[in-house]
Amino acid sequence: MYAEVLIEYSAKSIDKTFTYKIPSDLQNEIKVGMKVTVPFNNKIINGFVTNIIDTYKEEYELKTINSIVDKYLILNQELMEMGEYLQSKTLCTKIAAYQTMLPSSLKVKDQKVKDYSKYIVYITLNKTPKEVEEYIGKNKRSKKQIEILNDLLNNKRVLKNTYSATSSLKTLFANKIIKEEKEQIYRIKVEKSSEEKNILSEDQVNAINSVDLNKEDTYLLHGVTGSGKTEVYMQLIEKVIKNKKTAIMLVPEISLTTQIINRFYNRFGSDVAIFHSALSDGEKYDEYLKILRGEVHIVVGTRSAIFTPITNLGIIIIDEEHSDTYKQDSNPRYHAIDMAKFRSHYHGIPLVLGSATPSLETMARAGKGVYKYIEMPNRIGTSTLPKVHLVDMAEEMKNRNTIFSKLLKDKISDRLTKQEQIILLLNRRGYSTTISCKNCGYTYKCPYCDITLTYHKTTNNLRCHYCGYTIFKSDTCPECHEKALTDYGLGTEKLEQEINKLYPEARVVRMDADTTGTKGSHEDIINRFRKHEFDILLGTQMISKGLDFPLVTLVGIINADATLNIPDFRSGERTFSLLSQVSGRAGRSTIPGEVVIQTFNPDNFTLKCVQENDYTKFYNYEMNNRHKLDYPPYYFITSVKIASRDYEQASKEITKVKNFLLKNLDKDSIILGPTTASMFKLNNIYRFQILIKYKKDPNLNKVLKELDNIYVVNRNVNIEIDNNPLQV
DNA sequence: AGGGCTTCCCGA
DNA sequence: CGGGAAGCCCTC
Repeated sequence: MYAEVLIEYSAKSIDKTFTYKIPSDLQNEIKVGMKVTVPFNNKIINGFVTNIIDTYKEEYELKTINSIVDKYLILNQELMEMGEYLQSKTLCTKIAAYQTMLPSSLKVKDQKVKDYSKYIVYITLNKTPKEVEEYIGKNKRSKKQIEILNDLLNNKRVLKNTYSATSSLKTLFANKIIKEEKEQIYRIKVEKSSEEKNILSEDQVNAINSVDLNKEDTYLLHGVTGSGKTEVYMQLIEKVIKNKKTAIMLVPEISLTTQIINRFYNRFGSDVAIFHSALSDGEKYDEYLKILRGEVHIVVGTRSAIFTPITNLGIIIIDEEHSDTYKQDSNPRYHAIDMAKFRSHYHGIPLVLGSATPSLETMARAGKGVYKYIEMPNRIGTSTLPKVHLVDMAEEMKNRNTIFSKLLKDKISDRLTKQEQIILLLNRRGYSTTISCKNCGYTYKCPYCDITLTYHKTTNNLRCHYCGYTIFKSDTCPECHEKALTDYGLGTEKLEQEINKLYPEARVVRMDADTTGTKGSHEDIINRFRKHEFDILLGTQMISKGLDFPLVTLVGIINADATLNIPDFRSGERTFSLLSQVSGRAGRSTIPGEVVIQTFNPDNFTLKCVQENDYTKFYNYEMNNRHKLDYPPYYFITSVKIASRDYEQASKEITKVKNFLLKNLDKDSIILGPTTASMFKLNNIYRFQILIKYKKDPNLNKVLKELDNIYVVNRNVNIEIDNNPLQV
């Protein structure tokens, strides 16, 4: 027996299988989809079995598989096929595709196979009670030994750590009177609690009934914030489980959606496995085993949970489908919705995409009938959508209101006296945007990334938010040595300081990448805010997702222009979605909420749409823009980037790429560039970019593969191809 | 990927 | 002629 094995070097030049002999003692153990270790080029490294064959014409002496990495971790037939699909979609190496699909912690380090299983250890008697009595009778046994043995005679088995520190235990083991019994346990254990089900709204009933569970179809569930989408998901899943099938539900970021997880735990208890990157290695392993062993019917997780080996799938649900987190921003650049479609097709089951602000692509498909459209236009119960004020900051500046407009200031004071809570969004962390010299114009920039550094006052340093480069701020300008360094722009740190000045009595908490570094700190802040330990929560966009605080009646957007002015064709869409989300945080219960949006562009159409809470209006307007400029959803986009430490070489190669594409692509496809990529210099690597816009180009994938292959052997130049990139 | 082997260029 | 850097090729 022979196995075809992919070597775990994700290099294009060895992206093919190597054949190994299967040793006789592993003949029955080794399966397709398993990780093994093999000798390769005088080293033992990890490999992945893609095929098992009976005969092989041995042209030369084959080597033999060394060992199995973990006999439980196997990609099944469906997932193996999905891996091929993933590879063809993203042009990554085969091994990268399969590595992506197996949980990351289980990648083997240092060639050592680690057992992630957690056990409880018991001790039990190794002899008959009679023999034990005899043992006690002989010689003079220590008091402790007798105590342990009596305990065991009465209770059969006892937790080992009750006595673990005693030498008597050792003696009993040595004399083979007692033995160990291990029992595997899971780190995450939850109990069902009787969560009461509310009476469903008409919208909810309609939504649930609209989904045909026995057909492959993609649905868009378009429901305003507070319309009760989660309940719809749960009831759909209940129906699926009644049919003895299983479900995957994806959420954008688990740490931001603890409320949803808890609702699932309450309703379904131990029938749920969760899967996301914030789990520890051991937790991940346990959850994976639960799924693999068929002990759960539901998987709730982030992007990578779409690859979990749950069998007998009955439905896939993707909540907040417009979220950028569903697209992986490193290789392989896959989109979870694509992968979900593969599984939906494989099983012939529905895929439900839920959102209050669907991506334009999704909405356009729903509009054309490619997706089935389900609408939930009403909030549940009596809660109403908040009133939104747009404030012109240019006017406010005249009255020297630079950070807070009068309106926002007044409303904050008002809520503070009423003991209600406030959320403030500022989409930029740090203290100030940048520091410049008033005298000579010098600006701090990252030497590796060509990006202005952000000032952090608490640590008195400047940081690059891309590569992490950090430098201390000096008192004088490093260029002209004048004492003329001034900060420009506003970050969360400075905002916090300003609030403390203005409202010294308010209890303020800041949530951004700098205050949520450690595990659990995120939940901690949220929980304490919910318990009203704070009056004001301020933070970056991480405060926007799925949070439900009944006491929040005011949301302030400090600078709506920050996201609006990012040079990307999707910045309008992102702004609309972010601001709608955050606005949705206000007035979730009986007290109506209010939102104050501060901007220098009060006439901006996108902001007006947010104010009127009119998705359709925004959609029509933005679709018109996209149409005029040949952007998605009217055109597909693929980006091709060339990256190199050598500026000259990179710019030379990108021209070659352009010529190659011009020669080989369909005449109707638009090729833009080359230009410098948006992060032109990152970590000392220069990047140039070409954009391909196309409606239909059947040759595209083939051409891109050829192009990709050209750079297989070139070590100085890297090519990065991204289908449907999120950032352009 | 990474290491060994070949080739090629140039000079205290 | 020698040495070092750059390119080439192989790994079951």
